[in-house]
Amino acid sequence: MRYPAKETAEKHQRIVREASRLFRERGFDNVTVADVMEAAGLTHGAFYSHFDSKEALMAAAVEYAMDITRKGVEESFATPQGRAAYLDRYLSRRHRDHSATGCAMAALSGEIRNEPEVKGAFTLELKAILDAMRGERGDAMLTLAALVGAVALARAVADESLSREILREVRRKLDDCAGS
Amino acid sequence: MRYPAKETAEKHQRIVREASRLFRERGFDNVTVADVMEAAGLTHGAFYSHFDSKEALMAAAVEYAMDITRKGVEESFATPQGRAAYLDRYLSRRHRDHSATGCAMAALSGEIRNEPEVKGAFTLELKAILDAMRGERGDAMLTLAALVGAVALARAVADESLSREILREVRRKLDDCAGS
DNA sequence: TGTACATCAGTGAACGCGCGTTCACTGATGTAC
DNA sequence: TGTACATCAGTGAACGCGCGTTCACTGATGTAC
Repeated sequence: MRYPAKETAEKHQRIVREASRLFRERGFDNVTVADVMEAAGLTHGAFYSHFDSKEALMAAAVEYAMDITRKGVEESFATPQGRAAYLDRYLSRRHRDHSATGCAMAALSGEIRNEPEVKGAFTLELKAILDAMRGERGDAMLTLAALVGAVALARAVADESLSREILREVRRKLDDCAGS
Repeated sequence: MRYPAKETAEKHQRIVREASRLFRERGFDNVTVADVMEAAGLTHGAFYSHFDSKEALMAAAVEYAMDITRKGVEESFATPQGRAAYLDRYLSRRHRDHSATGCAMAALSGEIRNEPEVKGAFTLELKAILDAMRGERGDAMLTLAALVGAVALARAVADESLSREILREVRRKLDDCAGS
């Protein structure tokens, strides 16, 4: 049956939100269309009324999650203290242990291979995030690369104390280092 | 039929080598057991004479590839010039464009989630690589995180000039920065 | 050194399952008059 | 404002395909005597 346009738009948003959560948590390939639709409270058949393909959903989910990161960076990087607090949060155990609600770059950049739609969304959002970081461009790039790499390594490691050491040392070095 | 022990060992090595190549190129989930066996010149049924499961192969492939990285780091980081040349190579377009023969951390660290065998192999090898980097431990960790993050981002981006800029700027900042 | 036979890597078909996608159908919505 | 009907989001079954894994079988190897 037909549904009110407002409800449909809300459901669409819910699909994107749940997809971005699940993709960040488990990776693109370990989340099915049915998983996403169930999390959004719908059956899987309705998916193709909202998106052309799973890849289109991946692109929308990446855009959604990176937009959140961009907003956080814009707010935080206005002041040196804000920037420092952002780095603290990014390199925290909390962020490491909750990829579902964390940065999409740390969770998904390694899985974006040759899907043009997803790469396109990623590229646009990454540019916006680099701009939002202000300051010297090389500083922004080193900082971002170190953040993304550190969290990816900290998550991949099975040794808790080594994992914490990576987060702690990279955090410390980013103060000594990137012009803050 | 039965085969000479020497040949069997060679085939085993070939499976691991081809697996590590294919996994780095396409990611764990986009490579099938049959793909690996075909690349090794065998049929897929023989796989279980060599490994208990695909996950066991993933662990062996990670160990194999990271061992190569470790050897490269050991040789290169003996001198400051060697270290600089290693960073040049790691952050090169060539490395970005050939993940199949490149560093397993840049290619796969984002895909190692909750498979204990793979995490275990990754952890052991990462420790050895950090040791091989010598120097102050925080420097080694920042450098490694920045290398892995920069290559992951440069690969995920669809804009060639932005991709090159990331490699170039991170390379430059690592000189200003990590105690060299 | 020669013979008998147990071993086991490799083959190729098959199994069972899960996934992305499609489809016939439903029925309230929203539009045309 | 009221009526007739086209639209389309959602349902749930089904399709087709590919994957990891298993299995009966083969036959040269390597071991026991």
